[in-house]
Amino acid sequence: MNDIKQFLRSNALRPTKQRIVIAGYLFDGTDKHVTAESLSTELAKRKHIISLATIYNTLHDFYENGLLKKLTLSADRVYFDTNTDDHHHFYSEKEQFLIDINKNIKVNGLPKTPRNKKINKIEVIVHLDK
Amino acid sequence: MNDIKQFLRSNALRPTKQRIVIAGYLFDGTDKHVTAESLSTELAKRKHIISLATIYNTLHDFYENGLLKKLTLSADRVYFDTNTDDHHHFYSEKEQFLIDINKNIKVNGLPKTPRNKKINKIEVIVHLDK
DNA sequence: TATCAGTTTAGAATGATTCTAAAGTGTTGA
DNA sequence: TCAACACTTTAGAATCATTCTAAACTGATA
Repeated sequence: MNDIKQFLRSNALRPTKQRIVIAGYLFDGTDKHVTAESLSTELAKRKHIISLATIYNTLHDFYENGLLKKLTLSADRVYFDTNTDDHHHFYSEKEQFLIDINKNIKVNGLPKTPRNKKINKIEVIVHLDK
Repeated sequence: MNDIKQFLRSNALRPTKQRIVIAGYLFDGTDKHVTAESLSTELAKRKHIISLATIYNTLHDFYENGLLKKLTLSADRVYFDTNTDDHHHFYSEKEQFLIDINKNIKVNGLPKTPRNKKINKIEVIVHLDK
């Protein structure tokens, strides 16, 4: 609890009740993939009712501070990943199936980066099923 | 024109006025990346007013028939790619910058595919900028 | 050329996300 | 401890890409 407060403060985030609850859930040591909706549902199960607007705000605040990764898997919702290490994913849109690939994946044969651009990240999505 | 009709027929698509116009634009020999909106705009410039609903329908019909690839680049719109070969992309969300990587990219070090699943496709997105 | 299944379309509906602006709350300095 | 204020939260409205609906339209077939 106090460590969560410190954790938030050290990321320039004021430790409000809501952020403490959300951080407590997200950063409990196990990797998680959440959407705004799924996070809201999980917190509700734990009797923590937080408005969706705040959930969106908080996910973005955490993301902006590098505490979450944003995943671009399908066009109809945004996923956030508590595993911020460089890693990739298996994904099945149909089954909403999503698991980390933590192994060291190597992408070989990339052409030159376009002039005046810099690579921000390389995302490998292994789509399962059709 | 008649080749377009044949082309559509050979893909089990009835060659309607609208589909002929859209196919004529999309499959003119140059690779294109479009969204429903951008396609609508391009056609309008050419004095072809086609309802957005039809544009969505047609893009999906073409996609379902393997004439287009669907790209999952950002969460706020769907891109379709007329290059249906196995390839990847450089992408800058900020600049809406999108170019093909046709070189033979190799992804090494993938772990075992999850039990009972099959790999549909491997998508590599090289995100530029931050 | 009549018929009918497949298409197109305007407009409504949907659903995730963002915005607004008003009320609430950490934080700071005295 | 407390006043004061910037930062947050929130309900509800707004936005925007996309899908749906149901009525009008049009290729294809005989």
